[in-house]
Amino acid sequence: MSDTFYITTPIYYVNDMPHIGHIYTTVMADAIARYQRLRGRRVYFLTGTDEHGQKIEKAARSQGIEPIQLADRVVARYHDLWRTLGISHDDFIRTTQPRHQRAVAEIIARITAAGDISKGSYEGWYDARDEAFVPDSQVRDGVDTESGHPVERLAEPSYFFRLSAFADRLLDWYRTNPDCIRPRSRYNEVVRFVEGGLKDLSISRTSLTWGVPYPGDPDHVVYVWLDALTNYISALGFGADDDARYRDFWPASLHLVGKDILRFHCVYWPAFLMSAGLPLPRQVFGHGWWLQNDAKMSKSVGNVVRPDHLIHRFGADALRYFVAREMSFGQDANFSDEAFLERYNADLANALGNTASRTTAMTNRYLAGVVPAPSAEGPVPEAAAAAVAGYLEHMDALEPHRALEAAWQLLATLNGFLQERQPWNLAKDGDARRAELEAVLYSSLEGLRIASILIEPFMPTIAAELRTQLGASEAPVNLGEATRWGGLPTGTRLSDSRPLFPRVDITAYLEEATVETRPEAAAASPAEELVSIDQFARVKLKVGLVTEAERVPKSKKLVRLKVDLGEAEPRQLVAGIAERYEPEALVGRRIVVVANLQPAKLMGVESRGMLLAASVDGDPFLLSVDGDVPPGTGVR
RNA sequence: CGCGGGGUGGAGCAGUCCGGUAGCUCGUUGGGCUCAUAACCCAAAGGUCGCAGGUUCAAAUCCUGCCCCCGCAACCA
Repeated sequence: MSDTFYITTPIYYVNDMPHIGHIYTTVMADAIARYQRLRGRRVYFLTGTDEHGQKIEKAARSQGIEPIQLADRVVARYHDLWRTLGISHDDFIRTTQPRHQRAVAEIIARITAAGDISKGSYEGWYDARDEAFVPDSQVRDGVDTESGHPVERLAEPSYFFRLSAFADRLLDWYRTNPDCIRPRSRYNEVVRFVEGGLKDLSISRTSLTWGVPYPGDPDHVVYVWLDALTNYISALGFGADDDARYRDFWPASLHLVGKDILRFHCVYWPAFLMSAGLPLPRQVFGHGWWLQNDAKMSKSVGNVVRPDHLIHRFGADALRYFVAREMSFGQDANFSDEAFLERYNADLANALGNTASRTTAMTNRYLAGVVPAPSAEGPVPEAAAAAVAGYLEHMDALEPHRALEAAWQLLATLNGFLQERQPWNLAKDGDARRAELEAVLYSSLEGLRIASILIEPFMPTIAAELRTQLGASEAPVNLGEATRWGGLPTGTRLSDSRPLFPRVDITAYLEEATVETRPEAAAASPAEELVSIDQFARVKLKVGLVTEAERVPKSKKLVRLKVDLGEAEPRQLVAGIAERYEPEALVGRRIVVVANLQPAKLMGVESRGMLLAASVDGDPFLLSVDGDVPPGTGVR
């Protein structure tokens, strides 16, 4: 096994403030990096930011600053957050750094030399006002759904990477390295995708300027994926005069990514590397997503708690533990404050904190706070060895949630052991059972010390705090040695202990959080843009009588309506209400319609107006009219 | 046949790749303990592992078909 371990997170786009997804990837990468260091590997842990592209350029312009200034601001936020969370990265790459630009130029030179780049033209939807291409998925009826600007079909010159030529080589790579993509379900997904054939990939743009200049062609900048993915080698000094680190650490041991960008890491990136004649990463792991807690519940209860609140209130280690333990690595999971608080109380306050507390309290009271002579009493030494073995197995298999479960088994054994041997009764018997008392407490203290080593990668601060309380303040260097039984130094005095994780009253906390959350929500509304009465008058609202209604074939929620608006012909509208309303029940109803809305086509059916409905979490509730007013009556 | 994820005691989830006593946390009930953060320990109740077939000595796990739920996309004008 290699003695080096190179682990990366994706580089995060500076258009976005950090959120739970970024936190999750980075915390897990950190835990794995810390674990590998404790296993004696030379680790290089990289994270960073992706700073190029149209969105950044545009956002900066709208704020009246340079793109790099915008990037600097967001990068500062990331640095703060990673410091708060105790992230131990060795490097932070920014795609605007010269070392990155150099590496991009070098990899393009190699791919060009290999004959895998050709010049062609890229065709897509172009927004003339923003001077940018808009993704196909974002265009509807000739309009960019995000900006509302009209778009047109346009072609621009572009360099293309011959991705189509790499399908077979990629499939070979997958087949001969079945662990190169994990978990298994994601591996299958990627293989199926590649088996479906690959298209050549546009790797440059002339329509934007905020990017890495394309080598030898000043009209072009390098387009997103080739730019972004190359960060993994540019950070190591690829293409630099001194590339010692690159030679040491490449290929990466693990690219940790969210499942949404798995394809780019498992298809584009290895293809680029193959073309450039560079080694391929050993493994790409696509983890799942944190889903929001059930929207209805959180809104009505007002108990949405953001990660920064949790960090502030419960500490970074508690959040680190929660995300690592709660999510089966690779699966999706729900992020809710209830789940967090339950785990906090059960695992951290009770199982870990309270066990430490009772053990140190007894040592302080019965043994004057001095660590007794070593012994190996009861089931604890065996349980510790089993916990370590299970922990190692699961950590190596990238199952951190199960590794933590194994560690917690040790805590359960400790509690059972204390219950069984009852040191508080041994102490009552004085000298007669002094030796047994000491043996029981030594085993308990030592069991806790070993637990502190196992939690170290996940909760470095608390692990150190716990060891300090046990009188074993030395930081572990090697996990194998540190978890050997008998490492607790005899004769040391325990330091004063305080609860590692004070128990939380969940009900009270949620109420308190509600109070904190609500004023923010209230304060947000006055900031909403006000419209003048004239602006409002431009929207023509009319009463309409539904004369016909039928389901749009094959649609899930579209209904096609004919509505009498007092005009010569009934209007045809399409409305997304079929999930709550049967079309037949709509005929004869009086509804309110926006009469002067631009026509649009939905699933090929033209809609000339919009009916009004209250929207409760996306469910429509039609507005109706109180009385039989004639169709076409104006509404204001 | 759009892409993907999921259906396991009341709730939330492991376990499924590599078949072999169905496990964890929370909750419930009863008992115990009193060192500890109303914590800790023991016991109990509670499961047709979505449905139907198949393979097998043996299926939550493998194969086939189907049903349902959730994301994304399309269809909220």
